[in-house]
Parts: sequence; structure tokens; C-alpha cells
Amino acid sequence: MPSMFNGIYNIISQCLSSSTITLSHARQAHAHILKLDLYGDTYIATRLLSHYANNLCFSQVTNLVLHFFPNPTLPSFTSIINAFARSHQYDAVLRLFSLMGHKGLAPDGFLLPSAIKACAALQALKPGLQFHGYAFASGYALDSILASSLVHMYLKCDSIGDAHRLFDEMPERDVVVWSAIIAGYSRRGMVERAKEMFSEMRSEGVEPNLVSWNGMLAGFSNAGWHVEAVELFKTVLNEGFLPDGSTVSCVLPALGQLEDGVAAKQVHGYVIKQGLGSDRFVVSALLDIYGKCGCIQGMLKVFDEVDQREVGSLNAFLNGLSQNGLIDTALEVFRKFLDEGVELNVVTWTSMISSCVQNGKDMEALELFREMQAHGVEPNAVTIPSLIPACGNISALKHGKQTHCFSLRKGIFDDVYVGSALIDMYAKCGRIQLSRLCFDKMLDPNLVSWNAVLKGYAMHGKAKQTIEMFRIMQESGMEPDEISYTCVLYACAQNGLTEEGWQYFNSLSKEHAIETKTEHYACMVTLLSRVGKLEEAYSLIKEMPLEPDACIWGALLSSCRVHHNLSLGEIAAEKLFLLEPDNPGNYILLSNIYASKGMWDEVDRIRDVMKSKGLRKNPGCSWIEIGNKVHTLVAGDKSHPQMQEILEKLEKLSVEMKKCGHLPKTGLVLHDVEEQEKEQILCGHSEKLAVVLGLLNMSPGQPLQVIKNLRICGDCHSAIKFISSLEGREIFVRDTNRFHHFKDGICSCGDYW
DNA sequence: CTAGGGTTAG
Repeated sequence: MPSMFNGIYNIISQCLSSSTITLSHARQAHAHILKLDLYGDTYIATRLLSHYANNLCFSQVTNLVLHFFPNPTLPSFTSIINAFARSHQYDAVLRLFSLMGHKGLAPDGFLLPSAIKACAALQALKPGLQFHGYAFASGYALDSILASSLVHMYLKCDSIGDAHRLFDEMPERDVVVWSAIIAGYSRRGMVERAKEMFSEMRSEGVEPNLVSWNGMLAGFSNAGWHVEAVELFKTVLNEGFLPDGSTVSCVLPALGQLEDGVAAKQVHGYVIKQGLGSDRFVVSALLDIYGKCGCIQGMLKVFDEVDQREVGSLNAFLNGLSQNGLIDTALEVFRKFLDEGVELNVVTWTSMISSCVQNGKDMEALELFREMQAHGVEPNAVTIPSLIPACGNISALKHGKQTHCFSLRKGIFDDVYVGSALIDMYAKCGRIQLSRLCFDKMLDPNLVSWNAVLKGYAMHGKAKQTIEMFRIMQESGMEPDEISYTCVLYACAQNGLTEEGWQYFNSLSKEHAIETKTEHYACMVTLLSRVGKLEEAYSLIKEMPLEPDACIWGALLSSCRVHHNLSLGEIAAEKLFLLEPDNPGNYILLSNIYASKGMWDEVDRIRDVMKSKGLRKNPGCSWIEIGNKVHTLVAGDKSHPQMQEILEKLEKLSVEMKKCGHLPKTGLVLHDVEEQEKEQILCGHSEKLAVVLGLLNMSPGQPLQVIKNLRICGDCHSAIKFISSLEGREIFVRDTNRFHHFKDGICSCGDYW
């Protein structure tokens, strides 16, 4: 038997000695070792261990070390740890270090940097501090390599003060540690500080290498110093350095922001020439810049020649497509890779969510958010503010609140993006108090947050609060921008505050050196024309130094309809027909003016023009969230499963409303048809259908929140006032213009809109 | 095969 045993032992040991055996061979050998009880043999155990380590089988490694390895030594740990470190399995590295401790072994000066590097990669400050303590106590900390790995660790953990303190204590500082600390400041936006350190390094006689320059370049790019970044890039070239992948990927975003397509192509040429085309960072930066410059051809050229499963490049590609109006293509490509099982990360999902929201695909965004979690990808602090606007856009308050709670559970309390998104979302969902509460809870609101609050109040027609917040904003030292002014002017326009409107309109350029934009003129035109000063509004348009756009003429035309002013209405409509020949809304408005004056021939003429252009009235469309579902109702479309019930309820309500004095405003119906038929048409309006659907499905006392894709119709406005008192419901309707909050038979707009 | 740098999502 001994000879046979020796034979098997030799086979196993030879097999394990080969560095090329596969994992399954190692497993087979392991089975034999178990059977023959060969664990006691140090050589065999070490070989087996190293195979498992090289294949990153973490649980097998720990299992062997804990239960079978007779006497693990520092070298065996060193080789295992290095195997995991090489493959960036830093979590495993740290656990192996603690396993080492349990086995009574301590790392030496050579192994310690691996531990510290793992802490840096995981941004794990606590174990990092422990290793620092140990290195200090055992005298290794004087070693320059170890010290610079510690400096690096502190930088990665955002403890730049600790990093600098240690840096100051180092007896000798080489270009490596200088580069690290410079990049640390530079990437955190402290570019000036980085520049100081850079010259300090030179004055100490340490010459920068390419890595030092790259660190500066990354900071410039990050901080938005695009012109300076490109200049710096030229300096690097002049200094005689040959840019590497890092240099290229640092300078490309700057060129992208400058939308310099020519430079992009030049860099692309350089990338090919230097063989940097397989560097994943370079590839995604190239895709990004081509996307930003609108060069789809360039994107395709790059993407076709790389590993498309590399998630960074794929993300840049998808994002480039979405940003150039190809959202559907992006979604298709995204689905294709998802189906193929390509590992998509949080950036991929967030980017798709964000692209959907930017392209009006709010429901899709909510669905993607659900799907990403089903795929085991955790949303982060970027995902959440990308999703929140989707909830606001479709007034999905429930989804919005869920997302808010989600962010709190994730420990995101004072993120300025999340805060601003929440302010906007709650305002759009009709909950102006919650919106304000989110603002009040913010530690450090920025301009976007302030503007979100102003916009919320303005949309709700709350001029007093808008003006009050605008005042507080300035008192707090926050300088208003053109958006802030648009909000205030908008609020004035919604409330007919002529005097205040003029005052703010005049002060924006005088007191704040803000350029007066067409939006500001549009607000003033709305304000003046809506209070009946149509001629004054028209004069302002004629005097304005900018070319009046469709918003301005549209504002005038809308007011002409309200005030039945045909002559100015026709002027505005003429302009609009040139500016937006295919917008049916303008034809409808003019036609409404004719109809209100009984000029049916003109109404017919407009109808013929629309027909010849193939234009149809945009169907009115309303949304209401019930439970976790957002229902869509389209005027005249009877496909909703509860339509029969809706119509029956509406019929009952009509009878009651008429008893209370509601007269159907059939004058608002454009069609030259019988009165009764007009009433029918009014009854089919989407906002009424949505309100009734809400009445049927939401428990009493719950407020209803409806949004409409057009302005609310006058008859619906009156009807919903009656419904709010008959049914004892609070009803919020958000149209394209503003909010209407119906309660006890009155509307927050005071019938002025 | 034991220290430093980069890309893509708000």
C-alpha cells in the first residue's frame, strides 16, 4: 500500500504544482485529498490554497485556512492576499487580513500596503486607521512606500487633513506622493490649492511626471475650467510628455463641454495612432465627447470597434444616443444588452431613468426604477433625484412619497439635488406645504432649491408667498438669477399684479444686471393682456429689443380670446401661424374668438385651413394616480374599463349641478352644432372624466390630484367647483399653465387664469 | 508580483 499511496501523492502533488491546471482539476484533486486525508501535508495544502486564491474562490480559501491548514505562514497569506488584491477583490483582502489576525500572524512592511490599498479602494477609514496605528507601533510607518499608501488611503477616504498631516511628517517625499496629494486637492475642486502644491513640489526640486500633470488636468476638467484644462493639456505637450490614456480621458470632457468636435476628431486620431483604443476610460470619454458634439457617426465608429460589454463604454454610448434625440434607440440597445445578461451597473440604470424623464417618458422611468432593484442594482444618491421629477411630472404623489422614503432609508438627508427635486415634486403634486417643508429642512439650499420654491408658489398662483420668498432669498444673500425673476413675474401675471410686475421687470436688469429674456417679456405680456391692457401689451411686444417668440404671441392671443379682442387676436395669430404653422392650438384659439362672436364662416375657414394642413385638435388628456397606478383619460376615448360607471356618475352629477345653478358653457365649444350635442362634448372632457374616476375609486376625504395636457376648459373649471362642494372633496388640477385647487365650491385661482 | 492618475448617470 505505501507504494500506491506514494504514487497517488506524487500525482496529486504534480498536478497541483502546475500553474496551468483549471479550477475543476483543482477541485478533483481536493476531493482526493479529502479522501486520503492529506491535509496535514503543508506543500499540498499550500498549492491547493493558491489555486483557489488565483481563482478567487474566497469561501474555499477561508474554509481551508480555518479548518484544515496545519500551520499557515506569512508567505502563504501574502500570496493569497496578493491574488485577491490583483483582481481588486478588496473586500476579500480585508477579511483575509482579519483571518490572519485570528491565526496569530501580523503583516510585515511589504504586506501592509496591500491592506491599506484595500482600505483606500473601499473607502474604509476605520480599518485604515487601525493599520496606520499598527504600522506606527511596529515602526513600519517610516517606510516611504507605506507612508504614501497611507496618504493615498486618507485621500480616498476624504480625510484630506489627515493625508496632509502625514505628508508633512514624511522625511522624504518623492514624485509619487506629491502627485497623490496634488490630485487629492485637485479632484476635490481645490484647484488653487493643487496649483500651489504643484509649484511647491517643483521648488523642492521634485520634477513633475506625466501622472502629476494628469492629476492637475483631472481637477481642471472636474471644476469646469474647460478652457484652462485645454491650455494645460498643451503645456503638457510642450513639456515633451507623450499623453497617455489618463491624459486623454482627462482632457476629453473639457473638450466636450466646449463642444469642440474638431478637437475630438484629432484626439480620436491620436488615440488610434498611440494604440489607446482599447483603454476603457479613453473609449467612454471619446463616446461622451462625440455624443456632446452631436456626432453620432463618431460614436458608432468608436463603439463598433470596442468591447461593447464594457459597462463604462456602453453607458457613454447609451447616454450619447439619448442626448441626441435617439431615446428609443437607446432603450432598444439597453434592452438588448439586458436580455443578453450583460452586467449593467447603477450608472447604466440611472442614465436610462434620467433620459426617460428628460424625454417625457415618466411612466417608463418609474418602471425602470422598479426593474433595476429587481435586477439587484441598488439605486444611489444620483438615481433618486433623477427619478423624482418623473413622479412630479405625472403627479404620482404616492410614487413620489415612496421615493422620498427610499432616500431617507438610504441615509440621504441633506443632498441638495434630492432636496431641490423634492421641492419641485411636492409642488407639482399639489402639496405646496410639503414642498415648503422640504425646503425648510435643507441645510444648504442652493439657487436651484430657491428657484424650485419660487416656481412652486408661482405655479400655485400664490403671489404673496412667491414675493415673500423672493425677499427672504435676497436677504439671505442668495443672488437671484433670470429664472428667479421669471417665477416672480409669473406669479404677478397669475394674479394681475400690474404694479409689482412692472417693478420687478424693471429691477432685474437695473439692480441685478440680469439680461431681460423673452420669458420675462412673455410674463409681462400675459400680465398686461390678461388684465385687459391689450394695447399696452402689444406696445411692449413692439418695443422689445428681442425677436418675440411664439410664447409671447401665444400669451397675447390667449388674452384676446378671454377679452374677445378680434383685431389684436388676428395680428397675434398671423405671427403664430408663421412661427408654429403646425401647432393646432393657435388655430383653435383664433377660431374660439370667431365662434364667440358668432362668425361661423370664419370658424369654417379656420377648420378648412387645419384640414388642408392635416392638423387635428390635440386631444385633451388627463392623468390621475389611484393607488399605485396612474390612469390616463383621453377626451372622447371610451376605452377605460370603468367608463360606463364614470358616465353614469357624471350624468347624476350634471343633474345636481344644474339644480345648484351650473350652466354648461356651451359657448366654449367650437363646433357649430346643437346645444345638446355641445353639452355631450363638454361631458367627454378628460379632466371631468379623471375627476369622476377619482371620486369613484378614492375613499372619501382623500383629495384628488389631476393633471391635464392643455389648459383647463372653462366649463370643466366651473363644474369642478360645483363637484368639490357637492362631494365634499378637495380637488387639485394642474394644467399647462398653473394649479387650480378646488375646495368647497371655490378655486384657488379666484376664477382668474 | 506589493506606493501615485483617468471614463460613463443628477
